[in-house]
Amino acid sequence: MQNMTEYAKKQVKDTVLSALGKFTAEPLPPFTVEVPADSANGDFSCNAAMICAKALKKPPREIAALIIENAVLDSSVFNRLEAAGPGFLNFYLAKDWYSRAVKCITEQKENYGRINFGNNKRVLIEFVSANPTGLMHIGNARGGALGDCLASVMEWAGYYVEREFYVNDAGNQVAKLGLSLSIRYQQELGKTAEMPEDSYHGEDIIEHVKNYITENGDKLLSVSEEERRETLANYALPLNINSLEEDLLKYRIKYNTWFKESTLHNSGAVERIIELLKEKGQTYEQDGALWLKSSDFGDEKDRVLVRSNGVPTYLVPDIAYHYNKLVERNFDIAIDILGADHHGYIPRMNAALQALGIDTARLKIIIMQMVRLLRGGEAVKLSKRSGKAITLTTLLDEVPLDAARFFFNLREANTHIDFDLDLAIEESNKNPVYYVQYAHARICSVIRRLADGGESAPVICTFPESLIFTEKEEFELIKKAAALPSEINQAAAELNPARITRYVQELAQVFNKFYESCRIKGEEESILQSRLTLCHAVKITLKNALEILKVDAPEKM
RNA sequence: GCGCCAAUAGCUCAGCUGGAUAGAGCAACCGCCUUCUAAGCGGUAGGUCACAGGUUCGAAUCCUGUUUGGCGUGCCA
Repeated sequence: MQNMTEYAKKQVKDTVLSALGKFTAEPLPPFTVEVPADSANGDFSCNAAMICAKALKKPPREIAALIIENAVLDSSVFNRLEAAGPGFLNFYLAKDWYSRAVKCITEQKENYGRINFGNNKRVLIEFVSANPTGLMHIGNARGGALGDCLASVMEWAGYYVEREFYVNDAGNQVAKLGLSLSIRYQQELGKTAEMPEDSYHGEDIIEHVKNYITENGDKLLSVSEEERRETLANYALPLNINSLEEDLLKYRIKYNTWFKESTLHNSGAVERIIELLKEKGQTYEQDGALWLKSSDFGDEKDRVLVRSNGVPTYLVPDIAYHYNKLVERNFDIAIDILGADHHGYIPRMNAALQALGIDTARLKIIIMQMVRLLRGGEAVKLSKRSGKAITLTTLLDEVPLDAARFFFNLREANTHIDFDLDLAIEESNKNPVYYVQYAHARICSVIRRLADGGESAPVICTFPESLIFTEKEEFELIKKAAALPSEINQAAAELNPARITRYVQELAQVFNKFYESCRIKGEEESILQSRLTLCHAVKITLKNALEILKVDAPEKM
């Protein structure tokens, strides 16, 4: 049995269904099985009696009594069943379940937590995708932590996952980059030129220009403006893309693919998608522009595909890109992680997919709320134009990597984050990540000192079938450790890696409580072995969960 | 104006898709190291779940309206 939590839940369901089946043939509404917050309310709890009240035309407590009367617990993992409160059915685990749960973890080792919920479906997760026209900011740091951890969660949940960075190396942004570089180039060489308001004012632009001049001199002064912009943009772009890649690697993010927008233009994919939409009758011309009938598919209005000047809008390569993901590369699911300022994009893209006859359920867009950067309590504007944004590299220089990754996955995507850099540096030692890592180091220390053979010997689970657990803290700890596969399942279903961050803290907490109240050293052999084996199981669980988050699990602290 | 997201302890957030006495972490206060890591544990205090209605056995959770905040609302991306 891979997942003792689900195993127990299934037994609850089966028990209830077969008990109910003895006195009704009615189809029953779906009911749920939960782990109550307070274990005084049982180890597993079922709301069937309350849910079925209406269908069976009986009060919940009466139904509960009937179920209990007819329930057969022999040969199940439970030894007790009670009705409580408004009609809950509370199931209590027999001790055997706990030993089996521990054994289940120690047998699966580094694979404990892997499930096949995803059925090997192919998932492409696109995240960060920062413009290669400048440096990454704090929002990208959040998107990176979120996307990368979500990808891990999906992998553990049994999906085939690829990580992808979409490189906007074409279009307006790049033109603006060329313009900014050209002006800085001329300024650097003593010419007077004004930077327009909407160009890139960051230091990195000046750096590029200086480097270019050092390497290639002033020969671009004598070429056309157009050629100067193009040459400089072609010089800076690959450098920027490289540094994006390096910075993200430092952040422990490795992509399968760096997908360049320019390939969609060069291959004719952009043209083809326009033709395809035309063929399907989803476009029309007006005011000299080509429009997509997106309002037919729930968008608030129609969108321009090709401007009256003949240049396609960003929407066309984006549609072509998603067509590439879902049709040409045939991923079952594409996940995009976007900042909240792009939320208006969702109905647009969904409309485009419908126009192409693609099931919109295959595109899942996660909207990530903004990170507000604070300094001394004051909000700092995130602006590439001013060049004053805190970059990802600055962040990583100041805040330990584990702390940063953990911090950004502490909260769900849909919450605003205030990020106070000064406070983050000062408080990185108080980051909950250390609480979790400390618990892991503590377990390792216990194991080192108590396992047979001294320092480096592995724990030997001598007789896993005869493990003895007697204390409340042991039971709580085992239940929590046994919940990892279910947590991963939930996290994947909700596309919510923050669930794992939360879980790992809870597990560390329950372990610390166990550690305080249950001694190991000096106990009689059967207890000592049982608790040591439990420690071993918790170590595996913590390490695996931290691996999903790509946070270190140190042996010593 | 319209649309999306939110509002829960002093602060930052959970609340398992409608369940049992609304929970954590910081911050504050009080205790616990002769014994496996005190980066830990126990305890105290802190709440009109923004407001008003509605739905039902039962609402922080679902519906409607109001207020407040963030973000959108380009032939920018």
